[in-house]
Amino acid sequence: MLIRVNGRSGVSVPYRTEVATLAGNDRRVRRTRRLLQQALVALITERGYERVTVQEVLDRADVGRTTFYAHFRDKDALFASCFDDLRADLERELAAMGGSPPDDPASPIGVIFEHAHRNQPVYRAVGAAHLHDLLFSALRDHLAGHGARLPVEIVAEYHASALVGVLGWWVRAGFPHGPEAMARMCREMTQPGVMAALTEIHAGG
Amino acid sequence: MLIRVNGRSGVSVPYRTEVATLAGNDRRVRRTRRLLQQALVALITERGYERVTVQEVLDRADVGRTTFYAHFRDKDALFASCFDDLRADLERELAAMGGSPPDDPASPIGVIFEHAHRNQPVYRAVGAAHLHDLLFSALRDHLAGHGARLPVEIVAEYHASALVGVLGWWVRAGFPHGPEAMARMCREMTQPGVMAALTEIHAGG
DNA sequence: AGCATAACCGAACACGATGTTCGGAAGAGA
DNA sequence: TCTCTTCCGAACATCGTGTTCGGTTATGCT
Repeated sequence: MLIRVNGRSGVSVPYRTEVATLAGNDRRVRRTRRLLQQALVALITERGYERVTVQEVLDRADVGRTTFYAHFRDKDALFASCFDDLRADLERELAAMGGSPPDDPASPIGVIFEHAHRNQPVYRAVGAAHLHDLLFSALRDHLAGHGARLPVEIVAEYHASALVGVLGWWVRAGFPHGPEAMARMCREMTQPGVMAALTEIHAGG
Repeated sequence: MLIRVNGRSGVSVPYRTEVATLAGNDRRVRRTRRLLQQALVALITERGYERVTVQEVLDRADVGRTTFYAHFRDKDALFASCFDDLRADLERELAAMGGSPPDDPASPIGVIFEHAHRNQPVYRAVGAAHLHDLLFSALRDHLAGHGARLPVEIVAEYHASALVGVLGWWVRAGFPHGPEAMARMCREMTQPGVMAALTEIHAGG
């Protein structure tokens, strides 16, 4: 299994990505990191994360073994670094979206699908598990303000998992619908459930 | 990333559990299998699947190395055999439940939570990923009969992932609510979403 | 109870992957 | 140009895996 860097199965560590402080302004450093990340992503989409060996990443990236371990503690750390960029991107876009109207708790969905569509290869590799935490906390914070009839954690868990699942299906199926259509359909399923979980004072919308 | 023997990340094999035909009526065979399964489940809950080594399972179960490989191809196979029993159980109970009324497509939920509650240690170990396929196909078949406004696959994926996610949360949180309460809350969230996804001809209920 | 046999055992092995160490080469920035 | 950081390959120790072997025990059957 994956491994679960920050996932749902046990060991959950904040987990800094790089091992030492190699000057990030040196062109060689940037080059090495980029090559390694690209190689890992490519190999994951071919064989799946578990089947990829460090040596294969090295060969594909044409980077020395010693160099790899100078940059990353192990394969997990490299993988996390790939995801870090993605995560930062998505968080920025979600934040930039600003507060959505309180009677539309489902509006971040569109941003998420757009982002996934724009970063297809990485999403393909990333697997669904990592997205969960991000969506979960986003949703929970989003719902926290509203008086809730059901525990907020459960509602957030329900729809975060649902979105991650559909997102994974979408990626695996090769993006059969456009991101707008996917977002619309998910909104149609999310909204009634969320509304039902909140108190009726907002339900009139 | 979790692991995923039959999960969402890539390698998905039907995957027969035992390697050779060791007579299942021999007491020694049953004993060995049981000891190995129990040891694995216990160790997974302690360290997580990835961190468990075959040698540790051997020591815990007090079973010889050679014997292990006479029974199971590798650690994954042993794990799958644990899950097989669970899966068979759940499938039997779901089937015994019979067809639920067509305007209540969410009724298997109670059975699932009861089952999880009754098999706490195994569910703790199993991780959410394996349940997904089972729930997905159950839901898809369940919905197939109804005229649907949204693609059935997407609706099934959405709510299957949601249920698996909440189930995992419930297990990780140590079963803070009873299975009936959990089932009721999930039903309240599932029903409106499913209803919204179906054509209005059944919506009146 | 006695026998044939199937299941068990430990020790040893080959293999593959991991992560580290070393001295030296080469590229970067100033 | 000069210095310092980064990169390199080769070799190494370590660990986990899955297999082979000859010998020991337990089981099912008569």
